[in-house]
Amino acid sequence: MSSDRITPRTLKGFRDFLPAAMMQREQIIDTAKQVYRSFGYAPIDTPALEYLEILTGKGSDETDRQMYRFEDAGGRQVGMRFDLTVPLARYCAQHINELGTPFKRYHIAPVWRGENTHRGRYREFMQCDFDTIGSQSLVTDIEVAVVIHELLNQIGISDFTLRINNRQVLNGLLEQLGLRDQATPILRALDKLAKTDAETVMEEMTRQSTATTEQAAKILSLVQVTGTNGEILDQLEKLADGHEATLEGIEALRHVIEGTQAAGVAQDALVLDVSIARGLDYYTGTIYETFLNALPQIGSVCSGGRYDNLTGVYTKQELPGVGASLGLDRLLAAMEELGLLQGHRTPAKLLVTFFDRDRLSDYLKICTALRRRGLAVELFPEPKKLGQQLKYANRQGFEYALIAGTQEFEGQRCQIKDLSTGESHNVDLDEQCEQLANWLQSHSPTPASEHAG
RNA sequence: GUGGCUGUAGCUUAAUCGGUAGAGCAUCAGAUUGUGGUUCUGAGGGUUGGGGGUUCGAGUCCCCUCAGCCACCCCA
Repeated sequence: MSSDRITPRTLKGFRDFLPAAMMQREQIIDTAKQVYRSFGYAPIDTPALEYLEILTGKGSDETDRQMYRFEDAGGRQVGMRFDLTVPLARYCAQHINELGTPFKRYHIAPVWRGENTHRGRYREFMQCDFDTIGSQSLVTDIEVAVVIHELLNQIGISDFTLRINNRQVLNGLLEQLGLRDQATPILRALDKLAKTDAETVMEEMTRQSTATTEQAAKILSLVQVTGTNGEILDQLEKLADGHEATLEGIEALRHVIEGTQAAGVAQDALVLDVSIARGLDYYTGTIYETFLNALPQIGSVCSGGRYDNLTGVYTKQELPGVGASLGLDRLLAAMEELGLLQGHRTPAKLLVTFFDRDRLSDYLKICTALRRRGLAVELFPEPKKLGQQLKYANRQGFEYALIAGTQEFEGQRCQIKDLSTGESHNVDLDEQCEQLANWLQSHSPTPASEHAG
């Protein structure tokens, strides 16, 4: 009999979340929502499953290969979304007449990619996208950088670098060298510059594309321009040699950098990096990548860019846009490694102990009154020994425990024990628990205890 | 998907040339029944990720498989 039992397990790259982990996830999601909303982005959602033809051929061959696909019970060829941008494109092509432009939306949802797993890389993971559709104004490019900056700050991360670049600059420089049609292999090689040395990159460039050694060297010299953002722009301008598209890209970068500074982003938090080339093929303007300074090797935790024509494959109407995506799971993996996570297991602030077995109705009444005043409270379900109840309260991460027995009820008060300090406070118990609620609300949450989930 | 490394109770881990698994933490229960996170005692929990093979005998050797990590690739 027992040998017939099924081993409980999850698929490679798919995970369960315990309450302590889920609390962290929800906290970041809530923060993202609040930041996106503060800029006027509105929520949307789309189905997890789409017709296969909607999804294929929109990213790269690689994303097609990684997509989960199957035939549904009705014989339809379907695929699971591998990002939120392609569904957004379909969504806009379908609804833009009802929406109008500029259309600002955020979308927080899981996506699926059947690729090999890694630290911070899963087959089911959550993306927190925000985009502005239908505007070519650089104001929207500026806003994306400001949102990313604000988002990470609100999450509680200050030690990060937001790197930006512009595809027009890269493409323009390649065009000057007559290598425009070699952009993909060259940019792919270039992208490895952060991981390896210039020689290796040059070698790959000449091997994977038609570029000569001289051309490869030129590209690297262009990309390795150093200095402050302003100095880099000035130097690039000279190197552009009057090439129109390149100069346009440089001007765009200048605007974005100046704009973000005007918006209050510290100068050193935004770095112009001509070597970042990544991002999906559909990016055409500004591109963004965000690295945690303490853990750059985990990759970008928030990336995005501008695209000229989101909906081209679905409709004649051209819709430009710009946006970025926070990689929630990668960020959490990084935060866990960096010890930035706290270990609360309960969303409730107060545990009402079931102390006197004859006073259940009083405890229930107190809980209801407090909840009606907006406090999250939990009643311990059994009249166990107080020590055990307090142990539970401590383990779950409650901030306070309410203790009330005959002595307290006779004096029309209760005992509130601060679980982080061990101190007890006597608080009056009126009919509607008004004083108690006020007491709890006026005592700011104690800093999270050290024990991490 | 390709190549490499790893896999012992919930977690961290011990086991000498192959001789049938030990511990710490955690959990649960107690220590003359109103106070936890720092004591003491006890208990549960492992067919050593799973399957097969070699052997008198395998956690230890071989093969397959699953999962994790690293590199490539790609990306959040």
